[in-house]
Amino acid sequence: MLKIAKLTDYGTLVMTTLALEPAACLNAQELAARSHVAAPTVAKLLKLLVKGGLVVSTRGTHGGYRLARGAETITVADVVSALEGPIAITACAQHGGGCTIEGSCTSRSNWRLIDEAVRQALSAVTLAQMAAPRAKTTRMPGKSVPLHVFAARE
Amino acid sequence: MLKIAKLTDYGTLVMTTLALEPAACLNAQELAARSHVAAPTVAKLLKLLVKGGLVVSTRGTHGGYRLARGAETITVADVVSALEGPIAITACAQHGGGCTIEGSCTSRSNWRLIDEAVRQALSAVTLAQMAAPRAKTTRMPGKSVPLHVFAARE
DNA sequence: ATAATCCGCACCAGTTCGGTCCCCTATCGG
DNA sequence: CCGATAGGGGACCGAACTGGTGCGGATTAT
Ligand code: FES
Ligand code: FES
Repeated sequence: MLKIAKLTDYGTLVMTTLALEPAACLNAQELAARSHVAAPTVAKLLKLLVKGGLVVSTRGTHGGYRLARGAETITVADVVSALEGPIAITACAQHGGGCTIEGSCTSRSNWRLIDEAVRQALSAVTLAQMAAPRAKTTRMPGKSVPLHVFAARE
Repeated sequence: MLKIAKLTDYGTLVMTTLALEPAACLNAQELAARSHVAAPTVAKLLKLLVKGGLVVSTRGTHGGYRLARGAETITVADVVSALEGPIAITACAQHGGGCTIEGSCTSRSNWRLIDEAVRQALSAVTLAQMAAPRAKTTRMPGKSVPLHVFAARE
């Protein structure tokens, strides 16, 4: 289903929760309560996010988590990468993926372009935008071609 | 990993193989040979593609498969939809997805926008473009913002 | 010292994915 | 009319991954 893991969805939720309180040091339980995600899951997510360098942790009593950078400089692509590894929509875009027919695959290079487009789509949205309560749910009428890499075709 | 199933990758490969011979009626074994995909897998894929209305089948001796429409009118989004169901990058973007915190989720509407962007990215590439042997591997220098839905922010 | 809190890893159940197999139906050639 | 060819619809299985839980250890404020 072209799915992003549900964990990642929760992850962004936690991140936006964190983004609403940039200064405070929130512990895992507090974050779980605010984001309405199960506490153990939040803990697991935060560990991964720390490892990914998106949040910084403070240990000990009154410890907790803060965003490593400003919410405007963190994109959902960052969050996804931290939680699910490098963004690669095709399993065998990277070499060594275990695909037995790499040599004869004619469309691998084209897939990589789509890959790039998706990556850009995810990179275009920052945490600050995700945290904004009301999104523009009405789609813009003007058509535009997101896949500019193919714009030069004829 | 934001992954597309490997089956889908194979599917596009088969479709492009089919697109190279628009008139002929190729059977499953022939397609397997040309695309270098395991024969049973190809058969399974073709069944799904037929059900999705992307290819038409001819039964009986000398039967086989043809594209249902011109290669220029079939997008990879069509292929993905046929093989993996509706494109939804977030598991709980659709209601009833089993997410326990739908009510309090603040970012669901924003995810849907990203969803839309990804869908457009996939819709922008046709089979004909995938079949083209040489893709423009050099990224275009000009920057552009694929996620136009967020363009109106301030 | 004690309590609070994060850290790392191991572990489990459920689901999904890739792949294979079998039998039925439809069509063509003789 | 009959048999060979080829697709159609499933069931089926092993492997891998996912979401989720648990526990012992390290770190810090009081
Ligand atoms: S490289 Fe694996 S299918 Fe194209
Ligand atoms: S709706 Fe499930 S996490 Fe947002």
